Amino acid sequence: MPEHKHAAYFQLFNEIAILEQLSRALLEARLPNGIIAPHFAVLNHLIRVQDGRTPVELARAFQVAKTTMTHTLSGLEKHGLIELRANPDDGRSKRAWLTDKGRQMRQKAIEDLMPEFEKMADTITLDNVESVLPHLTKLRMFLDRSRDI
Amino acid sequence: MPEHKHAAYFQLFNEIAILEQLSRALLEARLPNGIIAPHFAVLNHLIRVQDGRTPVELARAFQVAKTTMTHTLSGLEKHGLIELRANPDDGRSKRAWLTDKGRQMRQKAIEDLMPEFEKMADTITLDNVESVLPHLTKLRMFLDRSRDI
DNA sequence: TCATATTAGTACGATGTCGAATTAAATAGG
DNA sequence: CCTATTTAATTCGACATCGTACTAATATGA
Repeated sequence: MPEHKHAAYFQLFNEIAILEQLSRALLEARLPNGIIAPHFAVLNHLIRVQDGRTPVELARAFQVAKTTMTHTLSGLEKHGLIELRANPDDGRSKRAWLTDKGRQMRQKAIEDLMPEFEKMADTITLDNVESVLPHLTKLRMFLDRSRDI
Repeated sequence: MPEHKHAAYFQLFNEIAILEQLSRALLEARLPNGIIAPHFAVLNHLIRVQDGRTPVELARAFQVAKTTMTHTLSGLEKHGLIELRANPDDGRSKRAWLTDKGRQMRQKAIEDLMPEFEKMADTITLDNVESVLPHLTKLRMFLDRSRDI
């Protein structure tokens, strides 16, 4: 692969890094005080995949250190958005359960974000998103796999 | 926009957040000890755009707080990868200049990453990257603009 | 020209993330 | 079984990022 072809891959990761920062800022401006993007991401995951996940499962899903997930979950618990209960299947482990307050907070945040998505749709249509997503997902899965090895 | 259509935008930002983490880890594993992704990103920017940028320009380019850029630049300077000199056009300001060591370190890091891009090309081809990039760039520019307002 | 507002950079304190080390529970192998 | 290894979660220390407050220099505009 010649030099100039690497440039495209480079640029891709550069855009991803900046997009991550911008979208995090956009999101956090619409979340209650003290709630940050990782909190919201965990709430979403617990809705999408089902709650009752363990901290290690969540850390893997988001590719963060498990110490980081401990910290994130304790923040969610302190705000009453989740409950951590012992895992009956494994005495070392815990499971995270959404509270009503957690579900409501997430729902409200999503509603507050809808106008942003509407505005965005002029720049990147739903068709665009749907054409881009599979490539990013494949790349994410590839990087995920190659990390484990 | 109905509920299920938001899901695609949601998923897009979710993938971006995870990709950012994975690619940062991939990169930092190939950088010298003490050099982190933001250092590398600044070196790249100084090559691509031209060195002689001011800290504020760099902070805007990466959408980070200017205090963060101060910290990043002082790290780069401490490692001898850039030099900060007074800006003759503005007594409040400085300009960042690449050193030979900085250019060499960046070049080596890029060469060390090439095999990774080669492997990646099976998952996401150059054509894929080139089809995805314009959408991400437009989205980044949109978010960038709407932040300023 | 001079007072006011804005801008560039930094110091500081708070907090998020990470890696290494630790403890307790589960698993594997003899 | 029983010991050695692995795994889940946490504590701790290091450091990156951020917002606020500050200083110095520049720009504005009456």
